[in-house]
Amino acid sequence: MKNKPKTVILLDGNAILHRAYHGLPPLTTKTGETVHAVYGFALTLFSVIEKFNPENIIATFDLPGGTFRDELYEEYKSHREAAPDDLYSQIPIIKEMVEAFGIPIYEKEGFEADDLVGTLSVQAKSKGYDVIIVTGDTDTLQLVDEQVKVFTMRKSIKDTVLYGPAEVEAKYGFLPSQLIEYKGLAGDSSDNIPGVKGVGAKTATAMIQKYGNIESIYSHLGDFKGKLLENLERDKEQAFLSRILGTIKTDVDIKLDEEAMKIHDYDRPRAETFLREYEFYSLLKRLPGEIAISHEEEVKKVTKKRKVKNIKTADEALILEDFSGTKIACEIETSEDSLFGPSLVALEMCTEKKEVYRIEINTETKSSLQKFFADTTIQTGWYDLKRALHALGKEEIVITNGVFDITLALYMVEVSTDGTLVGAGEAVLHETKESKSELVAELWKNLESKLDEVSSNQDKTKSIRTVFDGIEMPLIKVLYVMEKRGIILNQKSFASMSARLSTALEDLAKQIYMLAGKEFNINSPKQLAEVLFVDLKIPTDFIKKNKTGISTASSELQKLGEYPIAAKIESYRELFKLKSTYLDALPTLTDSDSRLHTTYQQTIAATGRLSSINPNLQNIPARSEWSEEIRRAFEATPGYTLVGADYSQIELRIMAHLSQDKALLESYRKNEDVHTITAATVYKVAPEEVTYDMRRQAKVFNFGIMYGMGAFGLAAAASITQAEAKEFIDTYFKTFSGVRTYIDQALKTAKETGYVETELGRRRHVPEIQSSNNQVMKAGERMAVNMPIQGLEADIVKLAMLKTMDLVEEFPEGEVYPVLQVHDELIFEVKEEKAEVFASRLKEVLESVYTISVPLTVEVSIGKNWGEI
DNA sequence: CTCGGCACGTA
DNA sequence: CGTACGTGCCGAGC
Repeated sequence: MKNKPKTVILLDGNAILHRAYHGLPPLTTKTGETVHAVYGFALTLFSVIEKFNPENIIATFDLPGGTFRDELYEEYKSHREAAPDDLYSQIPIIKEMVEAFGIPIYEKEGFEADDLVGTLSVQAKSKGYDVIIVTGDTDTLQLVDEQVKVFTMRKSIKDTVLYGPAEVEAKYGFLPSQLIEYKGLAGDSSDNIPGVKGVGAKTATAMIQKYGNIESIYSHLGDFKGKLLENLERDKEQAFLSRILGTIKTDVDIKLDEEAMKIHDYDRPRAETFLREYEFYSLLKRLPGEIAISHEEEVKKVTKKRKVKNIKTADEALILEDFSGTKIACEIETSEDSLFGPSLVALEMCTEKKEVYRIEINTETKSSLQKFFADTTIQTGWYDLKRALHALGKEEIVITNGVFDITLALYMVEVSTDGTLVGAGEAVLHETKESKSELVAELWKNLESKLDEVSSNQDKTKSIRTVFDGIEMPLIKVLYVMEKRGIILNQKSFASMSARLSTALEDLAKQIYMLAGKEFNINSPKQLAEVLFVDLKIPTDFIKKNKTGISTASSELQKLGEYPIAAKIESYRELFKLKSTYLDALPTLTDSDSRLHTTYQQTIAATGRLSSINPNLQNIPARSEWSEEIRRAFEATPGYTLVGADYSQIELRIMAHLSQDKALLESYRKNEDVHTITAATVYKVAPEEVTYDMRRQAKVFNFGIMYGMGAFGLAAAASITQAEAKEFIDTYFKTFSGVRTYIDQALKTAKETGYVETELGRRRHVPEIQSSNNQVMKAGERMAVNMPIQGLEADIVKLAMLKTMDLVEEFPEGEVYPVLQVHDELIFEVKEEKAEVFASRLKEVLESVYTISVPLTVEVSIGKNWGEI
C-alpha cells in the first residue's frame, strides 16, 4: 500500500517576522518590551500546525552581513532602510521561541533565508516529503511545484493563501519556474532588482507567455521594435544579472536533518515557560496535548482586561448561577490582530441585574458556554449577531427563540449610526457604558420598546415589530450559512480572460492614442474631456456638463456617433471595468479553497433589500459580451450542481397587486406578456401587431412608471422626443388608470405621515416629501412610490429564503446549501443526484410563499455553473 | 493616505 | 429630471 507522503513545513523566518512586525499593532508586555512580531510569529506557527498537522517543521533565518548577491550587484537591497530597533530586539526572542519548540534553525553566512528554504525544499522533495513553505511575501513562489506549496499572506495580514502550481499560474499567467524570468525582465522594486528599464508587469508577462524565457526573447529580438527593442538591447546584461539576483539558490551547502525536524520532539515545559514569560496566555491552550492553566492566571487575565464592576469569571457564574428564564446581553470580543481571521477571544455577558461576566474562550469554558446556550429559556441580546456567529463558528449555540440583534432593531426603527456599538449607544441612549455588554443590555431594553411603540395603534400583524421578529431576525441564520458556504471561482478561467482583455485593451489604447494624436490617461474623465473637446475640438453643444466640466459619460459619448474615437473609448471603458472590477479583483478575495464568501449587509438598503460586499456578488455582469464566460467561472463544488430560481417580473406583479389596476391584473391573470400588452394599448394596435421595438419601449415604460420617471427621463431612456414621451404617459395612465390612482393616493398618505411602508409593515421615512424645495420634494415622491414595491419584493424574497431554509433542512446535512441572493434570484448548491427533486420542490415553495392578487411565477434551472442557469 | 466625484456593474 | 446598491479610478487635499 502506498503511504501518504509526510509533510515538512519550512518557515521562511525573516519574511514571517517582517510581516508580523508590520501587520500588527505594537504590543508590549507589562515590562514594556515590544513583542508583537513574536506574537505574530507564534500565531502563524500555531495556525500552521493546526491547519496542516505536519509531521516536521524547520525554520530558516538570515544572518547579518552581506550575501553573494551583494557581490554581484552592489545596489542589491541597497535602498532598504535599516529595520527599526524594536524589530531587531524581537529577533532573538523569536529564535528562542523556535528553539523552545524544538524546531531546528538553519542559517548560513552569505545566504538569505530564501536560499536555505530553496535548498531544504529540494532535499526534502528528493526524500519524498511534501513541502509547505510558510512565508510573508511572494519571493518563494518560484519554488512551487507538485510537491511544494507556499502558504503566505496577502493584502491584509489575516488573509492567507496557499499557492500550488495552479494558483501561481492563475495569478501570474505563467509557470512558477518562470517567475525568475519575470524578475529578470520586470525587476523587483522591493529588492532593488533592476530588470529591463521600461518593462513592467504587463510587458514582461506577455513576453514570457510568448517566448518562455529571457534567452528566447533575446534570440527573437527581430520581433520587437521601437522603445521596447531599445530597452531590451540596452539592458540585456542587466536582464540576465537580474534573473540571477532573483533566483533562489537550491544548492547551498547544508543538509536536511530528518531526525531533528520531527515535531514531537520538543521540550514542552520550556515552550510553556516561554509563552508565560511573554504573556501569550491565549496560546497556552493551543499547545498540542494537555495543559492546565492555573486558576490564578485566568482570574488575573480576566480582571486586568477591563475594569468592570461585579466581574466574575464566567465559568464560576455559569456553574454557580441559574440563568434560566432570564435575559443576557452578550458581546463578543475578537482579536482583529489575528493572522487568521477574527478569532474569538472572549465573551462578555451582562445580566438583568447588571452583573457583568467575562469569559475567555478556551476548551474548558467552551463546554460551559455550550450548556448555557442550550438552555432555550434564556434570551440573549447581541450587537451584530451574524458577526458573532462567524466568530463562534456554531450557529446552533446561539440561535434560540428569544434572540435579539441590536443592529437589526436600529435598522427597523431607522436610527442611523456610525455602525459601531458605542455610536449606537450615543445615538439612542446619549451615553456610553463601561462595559460593552452592559451597553448592549441598555440598547436592547430601549429598542424593544421602540419597536413596539412605532407599531402601536395599527394592525399588529403587520408592523416593523413583526418584520423584525418574523423576517429579519430569523434571516440571520440563512445569511450566515450562505456566507460561510461561499461559491467556487474558477481562477484559471478568470486569469485567461484577464490576459485576453489585456491584449484587447492595449490594442484599443493604441487606436485611441492615434485618433487623439497623443497618449493620455483614458481612465481620467478630466483628461479625456480635454482631448475630446479641446484637442479634437468636438462641439459640446449637446453634451451634458457636470461639476468638473464636460461629461464623458457613456450616454454622452453615444451622441458622438460620427467620431470613431467615441466608440473606441466606450469599448475601452467597458473592458477596463470588466478587467479591473471583476477579473482582477475577485481572485484576490478567494479563500484557500478558491471560494468567494460575500458578506450580506442586512441593514443598509432603505427599501429592505440586502446588499453584498467584499465582494459584491449582486452586480456580476449579466448582459455584456463577456458576461456569460464570467458567470461560467462561478462553479458548483464537484459532486454538486447549482440550482437557480428567479421570480419573474416580481416588481411589476407587485405593482399590479398594490394598484389593483384592472388591466394589469387581468394581463397577469391571463398569463399574458405584460410588456406586449402595454405596447399594444399605448400604440393602439393589436397585441399580435406589436413589434420588437414597441415592446422594448413599453418595457422601459413599465419600469419608468414604477420609479416615477417624468417625460424628460422617459424620452431619454426610450430615445424618443419629450413631446412623444408626454403623449405616451398620458395614454399610459388613461389605460392603466388604477396605477395613477394608486400613486396619487400613496403620495397623499406619504405627505401626511412622512413615511411609506410595505404591505408587511416595513417602514421608510421620507422627510424629503415634505420639503419646500421642489426638486427635493419630487425626489422624495419617487422614493415614496418605489419603496413599497421594491420593499415588498425584498420582504417576499426574504420570506422565501426562510421558507427554503426549512426545505434545505428536509435534505440530509450537507446536500443542499443556499449560496447566493441577487434580489429576485436565489442560487443553491445541491448534490447532483438531488438537484431535480430539490428544484421542483423549490419552485412550489417559492411560488406559494406569499399571496398577492396575481400569480407569483418562479423559473428554476439547473447547471454546473452560474452561466448555465 | 483619505475622500468626493465620476463612471458603471447589478436588480 | 428613474429606484436601490458597491467598487475602481482619478485627482485634490491632508
